[in-house]
Formats: sequence, structure tokens, C-alpha cells
Amino acid sequence: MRLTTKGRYAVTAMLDLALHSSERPVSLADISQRQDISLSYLEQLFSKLRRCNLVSSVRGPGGGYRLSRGGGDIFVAQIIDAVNDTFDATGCGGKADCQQGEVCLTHYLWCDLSDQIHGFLSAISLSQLLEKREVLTIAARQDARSDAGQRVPAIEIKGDTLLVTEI
Amino acid sequence: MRLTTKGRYAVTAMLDLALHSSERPVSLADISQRQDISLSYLEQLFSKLRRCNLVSSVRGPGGGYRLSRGGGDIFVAQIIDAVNDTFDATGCGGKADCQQGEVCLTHYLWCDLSDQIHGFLSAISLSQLLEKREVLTIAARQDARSDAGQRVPAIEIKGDTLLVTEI
DNA sequence: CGATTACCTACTAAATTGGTCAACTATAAG
DNA sequence: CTTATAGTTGACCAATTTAGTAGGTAATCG
Repeated sequence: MRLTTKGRYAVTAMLDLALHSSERPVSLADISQRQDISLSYLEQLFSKLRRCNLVSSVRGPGGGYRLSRGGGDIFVAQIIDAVNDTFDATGCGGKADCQQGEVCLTHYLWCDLSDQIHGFLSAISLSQLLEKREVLTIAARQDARSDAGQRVPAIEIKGDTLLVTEI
Repeated sequence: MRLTTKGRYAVTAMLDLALHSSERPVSLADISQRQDISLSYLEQLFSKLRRCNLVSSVRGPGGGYRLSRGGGDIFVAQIIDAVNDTFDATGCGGKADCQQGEVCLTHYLWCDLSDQIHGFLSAISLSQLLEKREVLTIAARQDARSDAGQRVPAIEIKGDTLLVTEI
């Protein structure tokens, strides 16, 4: 398990996707603008996310990416694993020159810690993160009650109806 | 919180230190041999570990390093933080151009995950790891003998928090 | 003294991160 | 059919980090 900025970018992008893909697919350009991640870097990340079946793509005008399944079935660990292609574990696992049992054990202990964290992140879904976000948003609104509540509505024109969704 | 090979090297070296420093100080050359880490890289790591008061040094022949205090008072998170000097958090925390509350929130959620992992690793001491090592050694011996391999789960996932019951 | 070992600085090679660019392909809208 | 949109791929690049080297100084012990 590796925790780097790469994984954070991926999780952030997936959160953005989960937030905005209720109606139409979300283009990487949109995510790039909203989350301030370079478009080309997003392309790299989503190429891997797609290969791991975490997102599905829709081509052509109005296309973009969607979560491949519900946010409740996509877990943070899956996202991080998808973009960290080289999970060589310990370098010791593969090599046969582990001269002493002791070396193996210390490596094993590190693996164990890593696995525990992996298990932790495997239990947190995108939906759970979003729920937490809602809680935090409400808390923030209550904090800044006196000021303008600045809710940001997303207005979409769908056919002949006007869709106003509060985010 | 960053989990990379650097931190793993540091934890491995500290485990080696905890294992062998009961009598005399342990030289980096010894650790280098036993754990197959280059001596110079160990010097870099231990320079930081010493600056963070995790180890104390003894110069001269027969010198080396010792844990600065009992293994029960040194925690994995401290070791990892010591060698990862640049803990810039999210890059968003400092920057003021967080245009929308939304961006801050996704970043905040990542921070929150990271903090939970940090808290998790802050609860695991070197001594606990060593105890686990003993358990595993015994278990391995028992496995080899009677094929009764059962691994005791030390950490439970309860909601989105980690319960460290016993290690 | 001389051997040992920590300690320090500078340097280098490899890998990773983050990003750019260009060409290409599939698709949907007009 | 044409064209714009948008995904896909691959090559390339700069900055940073990781990992390791080389060479020296300082302290300490026998």
C-alpha cells in the first residue's frame, strides 16, 4: 500500500465524478477545471481507472466518464491500487535471497501494517466519503449562518425542463 | 501521511535496533548487513532519526546507535514522520486559491483519511511489533508442526474507525 | 597512536511524479 | 456525409524523490 499524491488525485477525481455524474457523463475537462488537475494527468489516471473497471467511458459529444457502478461499491483502496500499478509489496517477497528468517519477518511486519491500512481503505466507499462531505457541508453552513449561505445550484436544461439541483 | 519505501526502511532498521541493542549499541554496519540496506542510506535515515530524538548515538569503537527510550514509547508514525521531513499535507492547506469550498472539502476528506491512518500508526509501538513478531514466530513453528494455522486479527474495522484490540 | 565508528557534505544514478504534445479513433449531432 | 467532440495512445520532458557513493572530519576506545 502506497499513499502518495497520485492516489489523492485519483480519489479526488473519483469524488468529483460521483458528485456530478448523476445525469450526464462528466468530461475530464470539467474535472480538470473544478479540481485543478491537469487534463493530461487525468487522462493517465483515468486510463488506469478504466482498465480496472472503476469507471466507464462514453465517447463523442456530451461524452465523458461515469462510475462503473454505484459509489457504494467503489472503495478508496481500489482507486489507489488502480493508479499505483507497481505494487511490488516489499521487494523481499519476490526475491529468494532472504538470507535469514529474521529479515523476512521484519518485512512481513511492514506488509502486515500495510495490509491493515489497505483493509481500512477497502472498507471506505465513495458514498461514505460523500456522506461525510454532506455532514461537513451542513456543519460549515451552520458555522457561517449569518453570512450568505452560498449554496451553489447546478442548473441544467434537460429537454424542455429546467433541472435545478442543489449541491 | 506518506507510506513509501523510505518509511519501511526506517521502521525495519528501528526494529533491528530494538532487537539487538539490549547490551551494546548497534553499529549501522551491522544493520546494513542484516537488513541489506546500504550503509550510507542508513546514515541519512539515522541522521533524521537522531534529530527527532528517536535514537541516541555512541561514537568510537564499540559505538553505534541505541533507541532513545523504550520500544514501548516509540511509535511507527513517529519513525515515518521523522524520515519524511516534507509533510506538506495537501498543498491545498497552504494555498489560498482554493476557489470553491468543494475543492477544500475533497482535499479535507483526503486529509481526514490520512489522519486516521496516522492515528492508527501512532498507536503501534516498536514493542508491539516485536511482540507480534514473537507470536508469528511461534505460530509459524506451530504451523510447521501441526498445521493449525490461525491468525489472530489484531485490528478490527468498526464503521470508519480502526479498533486496535491486541497485537 | 591507530582502529573504529559516528557524522557530515557533496555528488550521482535511477525511479517517480506531474505535465505537455501530437496523432489517432470512435461517436454523436447537424 | 461531415464535423466537432472526446476518448486513446504513445512519445517525450522537467522536477523531485529515492537510493546509493565517495570522501572527509570528529570522537572514542584499546
